Amino acid sequence: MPALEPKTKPRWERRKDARPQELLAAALDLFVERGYAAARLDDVAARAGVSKGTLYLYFENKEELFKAVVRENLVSALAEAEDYIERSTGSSRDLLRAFILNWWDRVGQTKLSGISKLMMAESGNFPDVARFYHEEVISRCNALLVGILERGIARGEFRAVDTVNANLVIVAPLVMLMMWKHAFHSCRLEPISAKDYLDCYIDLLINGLQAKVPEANGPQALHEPPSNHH
Amino acid sequence: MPALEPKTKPRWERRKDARPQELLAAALDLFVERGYAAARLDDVAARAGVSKGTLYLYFENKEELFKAVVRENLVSALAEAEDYIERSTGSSRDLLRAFILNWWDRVGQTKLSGISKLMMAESGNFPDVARFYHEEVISRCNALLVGILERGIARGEFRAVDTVNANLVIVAPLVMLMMWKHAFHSCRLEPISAKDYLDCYIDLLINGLQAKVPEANGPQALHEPPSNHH
DNA sequence: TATATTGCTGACTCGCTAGTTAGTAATTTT
DNA sequence: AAAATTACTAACTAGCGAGTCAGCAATATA
Repeated sequence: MPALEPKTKPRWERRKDARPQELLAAALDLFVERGYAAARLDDVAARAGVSKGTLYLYFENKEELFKAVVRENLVSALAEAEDYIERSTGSSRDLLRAFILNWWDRVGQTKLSGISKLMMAESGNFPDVARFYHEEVISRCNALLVGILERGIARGEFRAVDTVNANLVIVAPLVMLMMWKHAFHSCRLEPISAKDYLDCYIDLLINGLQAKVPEANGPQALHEPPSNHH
Repeated sequence: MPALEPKTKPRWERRKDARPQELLAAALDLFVERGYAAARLDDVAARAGVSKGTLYLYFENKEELFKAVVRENLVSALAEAEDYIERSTGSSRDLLRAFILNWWDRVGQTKLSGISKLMMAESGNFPDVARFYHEEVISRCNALLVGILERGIARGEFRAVDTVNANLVIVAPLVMLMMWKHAFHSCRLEPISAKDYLDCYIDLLINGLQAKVPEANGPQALHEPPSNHH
């Protein structure tokens, strides 16, 4: 009978340093699974292996917990992307493709894609959270892409499209793919293949942006396999 | 004192025939404003000028009310679109453009666009509603667009793209525009101009789909000489 | 006018969840 | 070993919203 063992495990441990990260991970899971409003903090705490009271020791309330999740994951990824683009030197076409594929690898493919869906869905009911997310994520992401487009147009690689609207049109299929990963799961007979979808998307996009008719063209290297899909 | 007037208005009237439509209109409003889970049936009833009890005389529960809203609005619009496309005879490019603009007029521009957002957002939490919506709206809408693409490819007007994925890529900017109308309202400095957005989108799209030369062949090669800036 | 019918009301139950707090048990200090 | 500290728990509250139902008042019928 293990109950009588003298050196029995304590019912809980003090782990002040590890709690925040564990709570953030659990919160990300539950926000993505259920949405902002429907995610229960009891469940978040349980998944992190603590009680709800403990959660409130580390985070002021639901909203602050959510903001912390966004900062921990999306904002940091965005900062890296900003760096990468600043340092890039190749053709704008390659840069655009790399940005898309990289964003898919780092965000779309992961749980984080659920955050986009969540925000799109619930921004109306939580204006404070919406404002935060718009400033910290959406604006910065848009600025990034507009920058790439302007660069391409300035270099004569892209047609002179309306960059602000083109930006929105271009991110749309990416964001939608992220959202589809989390919606109508049980309905589709076979799930969307992210690889095929992105190939098709990039193909259409590059063709649509192409400045005039490029000269000769080698054999169709339609998609050099950028090695995502893990 | 009007209170003493003998022929005073009754506190309420019996209007059995008009109630369902009025409740459906109110329900559409509130589902769009708040989302599925957050829309309160008390509010729906109040907006329709009745009490919640009355709502339950006409609709079994929240889910059936929502389904009725979808049938009343989206399913009927879709049936008309199916008709229109079946009867069309012009070029596929014009047909595609007409479909997009018409869908925007009939759905995107109206409150109905809120339903797309709502379903995308909450399908995970309400699998029965999701299944219904997927069968009645999404599948049919996809079939429509795939039909147009196949028609264009068969006639040599479009490049031979992967129709299933191209379909998804192509609706994405439309759906996203519908969703943006309802998200991050208070955040954008100036709201997106639907006209400019759609112009930009159709322009990119038609360019992307264009069959390059009379002899139809695959898409352009993606790599190009690195130093050809203008 | 009197009686029957029924569309409608509003107060109720029940279950659920963000946030609170008094107290407890793990750890550290003496 | 005893005392002091504090990370953590569990049971609480307050409030909300879907769904119910006994009764009432508007209309139809006689």
